[in-house]
Amino acid sequence: MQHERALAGTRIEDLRSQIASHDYRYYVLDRPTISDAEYDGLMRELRTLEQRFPDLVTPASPTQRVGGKASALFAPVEHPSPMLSLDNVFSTEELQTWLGRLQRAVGNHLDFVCELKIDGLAVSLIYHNGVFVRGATRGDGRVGEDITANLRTVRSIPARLQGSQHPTLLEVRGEVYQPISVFERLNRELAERDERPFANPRNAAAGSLRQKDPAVTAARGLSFWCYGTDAGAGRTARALRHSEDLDYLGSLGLPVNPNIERASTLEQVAAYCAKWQAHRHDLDYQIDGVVIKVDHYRQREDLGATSRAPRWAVAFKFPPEERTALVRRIAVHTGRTGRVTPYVELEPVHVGGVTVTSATLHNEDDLRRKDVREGDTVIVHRAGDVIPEVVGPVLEKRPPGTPAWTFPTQCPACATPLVRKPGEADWRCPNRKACPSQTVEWLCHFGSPDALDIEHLGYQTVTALMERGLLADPADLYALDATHLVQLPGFAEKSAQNLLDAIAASKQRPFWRLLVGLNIRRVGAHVAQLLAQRFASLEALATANLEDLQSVEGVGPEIASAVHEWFRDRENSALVKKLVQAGVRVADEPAGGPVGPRPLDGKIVVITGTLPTLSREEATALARQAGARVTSSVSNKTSFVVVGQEAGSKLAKAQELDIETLDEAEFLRRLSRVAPRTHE
DNA sequence: GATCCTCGAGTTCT
DNA sequence: CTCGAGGATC
Repeated sequence: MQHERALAGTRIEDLRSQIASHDYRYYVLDRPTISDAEYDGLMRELRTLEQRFPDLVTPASPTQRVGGKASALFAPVEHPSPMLSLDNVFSTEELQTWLGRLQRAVGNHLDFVCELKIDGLAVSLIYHNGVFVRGATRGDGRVGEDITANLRTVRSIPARLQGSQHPTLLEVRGEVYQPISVFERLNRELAERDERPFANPRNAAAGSLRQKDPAVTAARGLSFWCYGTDAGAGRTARALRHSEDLDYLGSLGLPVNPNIERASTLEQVAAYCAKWQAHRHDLDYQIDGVVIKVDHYRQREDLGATSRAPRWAVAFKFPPEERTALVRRIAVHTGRTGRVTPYVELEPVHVGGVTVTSATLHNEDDLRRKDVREGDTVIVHRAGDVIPEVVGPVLEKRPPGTPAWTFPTQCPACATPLVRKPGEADWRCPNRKACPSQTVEWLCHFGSPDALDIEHLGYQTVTALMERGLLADPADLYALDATHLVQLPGFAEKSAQNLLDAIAASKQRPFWRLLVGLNIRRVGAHVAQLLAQRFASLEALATANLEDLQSVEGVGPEIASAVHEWFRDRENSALVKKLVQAGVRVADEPAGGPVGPRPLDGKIVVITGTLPTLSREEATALARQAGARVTSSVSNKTSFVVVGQEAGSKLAKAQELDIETLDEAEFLRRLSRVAPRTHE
């Protein structure tokens, strides 16, 4: 026990000094070197140790204070009652534990108010007879800084309260933040002037509030949500419940967030948390969690507070979207076109709800720019909340003597020396015919939904077939039979038949899909459709000369010569023959039948986010049928953008360019609207 | 020759 | 989603 206590003492000292240095980086330098979650982790460990050994707690421990420290620039202001911080929970289980403890402590039924935890800066506003007279930062919770002049420039903070009856003194608490749309616009402007952009809206808001010149603050487009009259026992005299006070504050013209909800069961609280975790990006401000508060003031008083946090409220923190991870290894992979892509293998890390183990680095230049090395600790996030991306290394954590990573000179799959043409960004494996990696990837691509869409033909099956010598090019697929397939691990009659059916079905796909499957450089879905429209058959395309090819709009010299060369190759010609013999469709049926109404003729449409009933593909097909061109990026030429749930940068772009946006219902209405009606 | 739009290709995890 | 690069356009 004595030994354990000594160990704990050392660790506690260590944690305190780490936390102090991170505080400095975060609050003073505005340049944190660890993620918020890791910081929380350090604090938790410290708190746990201090709970086990209470005699090691000192007043100077970071667990004993509430927030950052006041700076000398602005006059100190003592808060009427301390602005406490909140205890955190990080999962539904912890939330349940917290609720259970409260339930037992109170003994009665509990009502809650659930609010969004805005990622901004907590401030206190004083209204004297309805007039805004003073505003302060939270500071260390007891004493903050007087930033009245700067807060006066925030438009959503009323200078005067509405109505005629006001208490002599009203303290309003809330969060100042910078809307994401404003943040993005300002950062673009900074970038244009080659100035250092803000790391995130929170830092931008913090920096803006600490300006000496209020005119600068005014230009930063800050906004405000109010979340209560007081975080302590204080309250307006007239209300029994927090929710009443929120309504009251709203009636005074103060901005109360519209997404606040009341709840009375764990299920309701958990559902609120889950809902906003999923929809956090639908908002124009950053939130990092949900705050759950006991509604009745009477019950709050019974529960009381510790020195740093009230017992009647808790913050449910979302899993962070940015974490650090250790780079185990940097390696490269050869894709179906021979492009060699570097990627990092990471110690598994949870980011935004999933475990990430690897991330791409795109190419040599990207890797150099970021200067990621094996053994580095890197910051990882999920771009657009989906694709893991390495932001960059944490240089402080790089072990001394770590060498820079050098790009391999040989293909990892076939050992052929790699080449990088001057002026190009990619290293390539030139072993087009015999590189096993290129072949596997090609065969997978052939069966992918972008090409011939062969269900049940995945990476594993392809590899297994290749190992057994049953598959060397796509045409071999059409020679497979059940006796071959049942040799494969995990293949019984049923699954063999499924795959055979899928392969058979792929013979009848539109001609352009076959073109995509052939793996001709620079020929994807779009170009393949252009070519198929013009040349209608594989035969016609194969015999076309460079001029014929270039005469197609959208096909220039590069694409033309890529196609031309592909068909001049002897092995490729042999493959074409094999495919024809196998009975794969190599020409489109002549266009027949009446053309339907084309209400979207000439429109350029972008579809983004998840639509309520249509899949992206269905919506695309419908728009095309109606005569529209469907593209993937928003520009000045875009006619309108169809917006679903979780729409990201494209929606922002549309708003910026002032391009019309529609929801699915409106989109469908326009589809059915027959342009000029000719007869009944 | 520069600029804007698009497209192709590779990508992660469940 | 991100990057690089081809094609159209002025």
